[in-house]
This record gives sequence, C-alpha cells and structure tokens, in this order.
Amino acid sequence: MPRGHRNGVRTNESIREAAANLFYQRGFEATSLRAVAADVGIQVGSLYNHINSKDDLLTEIMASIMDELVDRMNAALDAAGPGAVDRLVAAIDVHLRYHAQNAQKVFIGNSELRSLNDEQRKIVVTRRGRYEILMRELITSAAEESGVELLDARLQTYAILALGMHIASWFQAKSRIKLEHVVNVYTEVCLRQLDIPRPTG
Amino acid sequence: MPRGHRNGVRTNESIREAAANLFYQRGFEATSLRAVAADVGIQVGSLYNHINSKDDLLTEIMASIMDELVDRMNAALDAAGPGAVDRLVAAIDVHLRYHAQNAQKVFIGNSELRSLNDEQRKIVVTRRGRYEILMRELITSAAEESGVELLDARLQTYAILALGMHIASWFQAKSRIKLEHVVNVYTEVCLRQLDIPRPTG
DNA sequence: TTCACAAACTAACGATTGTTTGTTGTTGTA
DNA sequence: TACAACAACAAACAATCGTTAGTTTGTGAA
Repeated sequence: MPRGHRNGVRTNESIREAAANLFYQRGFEATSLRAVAADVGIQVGSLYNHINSKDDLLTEIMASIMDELVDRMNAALDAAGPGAVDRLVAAIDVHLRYHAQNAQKVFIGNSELRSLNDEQRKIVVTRRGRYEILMRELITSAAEESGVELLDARLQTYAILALGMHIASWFQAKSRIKLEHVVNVYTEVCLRQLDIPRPTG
Repeated sequence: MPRGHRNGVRTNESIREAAANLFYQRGFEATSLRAVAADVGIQVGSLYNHINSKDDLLTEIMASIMDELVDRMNAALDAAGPGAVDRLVAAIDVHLRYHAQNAQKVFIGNSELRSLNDEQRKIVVTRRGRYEILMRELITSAAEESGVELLDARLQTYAILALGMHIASWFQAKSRIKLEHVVNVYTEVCLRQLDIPRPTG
C-alpha cells in the first residue's frame, strides 16, 4: 500500500465498505479490526488514521443508513403529487426499494442496535421514531382522503415497516425475483390491508 | 451454590434462561460465559458440567425456538376445524402469539444465524423452510376455498411471516398494547391482503 | 456407614481483542 | 531542494476470551 496523502480518501471509503460487509456477514462483535484491515489491504494500526474507534465505525455506518433513507424519502415526497394516496404510494415505493437495495446495511441496523452505547443508540432510535411518525401520518392522511377508517394506525404502520425489515433479510439483487415485481405486489398488499383503493389515472 | 446432584436440573435450566437473556440483550459474541455463569451464580468452569460449548448452547436455544413453534402450530391445526380459512386463521393466531410471547428467543433466532457454523445453520434454515412451506400451503388452500386468486403466493406468505418477525422486535408483555388487540388487528391485516373474507359464523 | 457420582470450585492456558506508540516512507507545496 | 502533512508500518500493551485440568464437596443408593 502506498503511503502518501493521495490514497487517503480511497482508503477511508474502503474501510467503511469492508466493515459494513464484515459486520453483515459475521456481526459486529465477531468482526475483528484485523479482519477489516486485511480486507482493505493495510495493517490494523493504520485503521486509526481513519477511524476513532470500532464503536464509532459502527455508529457511523448505522447513522448513514437512516440518513440516506430519510433523504430519499423526502426527495420522493417532494416529487410526488399532492394527493395523499399518491404520496403514500410513493413513500411505500421508496421504503421497499431502499430496504431491498441496501439489505446488508439495513440488516446491520436491525441487529446491531444493542452493540451501541446508550448515547449512540438514542440517536439512532430517535431518527427511527421520526421515520415511523412520518409514515403513520402519510397513512392517516391517505385513509382520510379515501374516506376509510383505519383499524389501528400504529399497528397498520408497523405492518408496512415490517415488510421493509423482512425484505432486507432475504432480498438479493441477483435473485430470480425481480425487484419491480416485489414492489408491485407489496404495494398492493399494503393498500389492501389499509383498505385504500388505488388512485385512478 | 450447593454441590450435590439435586440442583443439576435447576442449574441446567437457569443456564439456558440466563444465556437466552444475555444473548438477546448483548448478542451472542458480546456475551461471555463468565457473564452467563455470574447470572446463574456459579463459576465459569462449572458451566461445562451442563454444556458442550458456547456454540452448542446457542444452537440448542435456536433449535428449541423452531421446535416449539412447529409443535404449537401442529397442535393448533389439529384442534382447528376442517375449513381451510379456519385453519389459516388458527395458524396466523399461533404465529403471531408465539412471536410476541417469545420475542427474545425469536430475535436471537433472527439475528444470530450467522454465529452458527455451516452444519448448525443448515439445520435451522431447513426447519424454517419447512415452516414457510406449511404456511404457504395453508394460504393457497384458503385462497382456493374462498375462490380468490393470489397475487404471489410466496410474497404474500412472506408478508405474514414479516409480521411475526417484526412483532418480536417490539412487543413487550407489560406494554400498554394488549396482545389480543394486536392479534385481532394483524389477523384482519393478513386476511385483507390475501383478499380472503372472514369465515361467517 | 461407605462410596461412586454429580456438580461445584480454583487456577491456569494460549489465543485474540481493541488500542497506542514510535518510526518510516510518500506526497504536494513552497 | 527542503519541509510539513499524511498515511502506512511494526511492535507491543493490558484485558478478556473459551476452554481444560485437577480438586473439593455434597447427595443418594447400597
């Protein structure tokens, strides 16, 4: 590995990539920094030119997941039409796609929460709470617009979030099951359980 | 701790209880056998009078989850009426209740699969596959009986399994949300997404 | 009362862990 | 060409890990 300051950025990215991969495959605690370093192609000690600690590395990865998801969600909602059902459909679309396409990171986010310290966990949990509330508001608005009554807004929101969590546990990009098909079916599943008819046109 | 052979059974159970608790709270890799022993109230070495290895302890706990679930499922199906929809509703009921009431163990089962070696993982994965197939058959039968066409049997089965996985990640027995309510709402959610009407009577 | 066994104990082992340190080489800039 | 800054290195650290070994103590059956 060359030593100068040109490869800093590349190394930095490589570390986070390799770490995410290993955390997914073996879990955070089971992954040694020596394994991360070996994947990058440097020595253990050299990692500390790019990270503060192993814990911070995990926190960084987990926080980036929620940030990316929320960013995409906001972008999709900005681009969506004014109709509440349309907005909900757009949100479900982003939710499912993101969880499928970032299955590894999402799985880390779901299974390694306990590896964070109280402070770090609070940060991540708070962001999740906001995401959940956003989704619930989209659902209640869509229900109102459609003139249907919800069984239980919270639980029916959970049912949609559950699909994302589950999809991340099995979806593989190279699978025979095409993402488009999954999104189509799951979107229909969501609307059915909410009793909301698809918007016409 | 008394030493004779009277406390053997109690200790054995205590170890598995304490281990399941700690594996849930901290994760398998982050849990030291010293912590397990401390919770039980014995020394580390003494554990090996009751376990083969740390790996085996995890395997045992994970296998027992699937076994219990399948047992309860079979019992419920035996007790259910002959109607395919009735049988599906009974299965969903067991599925949801078990995942809620055994949230800790189920979470371990979902997050620590990677901590098993190939052989052990294969065993657990195979049992899961059978469970999935059973659930899918119940769904297709119920759909046929109701005269409705499924969008995608596999994905719609996943949507139901997802509810169990998700419920295990948040349900707490002492919560304000009552299990009966959750089961009622989620059962309705499942039937709606399958487009299957509730059986009359 | 004797005795085998179950189940606890203490103590140690080699390996691995995250992290720190001091040093060396490379790069871009002045 | 000289000089910081950056990023790699090698080597060591204290701590902790799963596991094993040998020993001690209590129990229940003969």
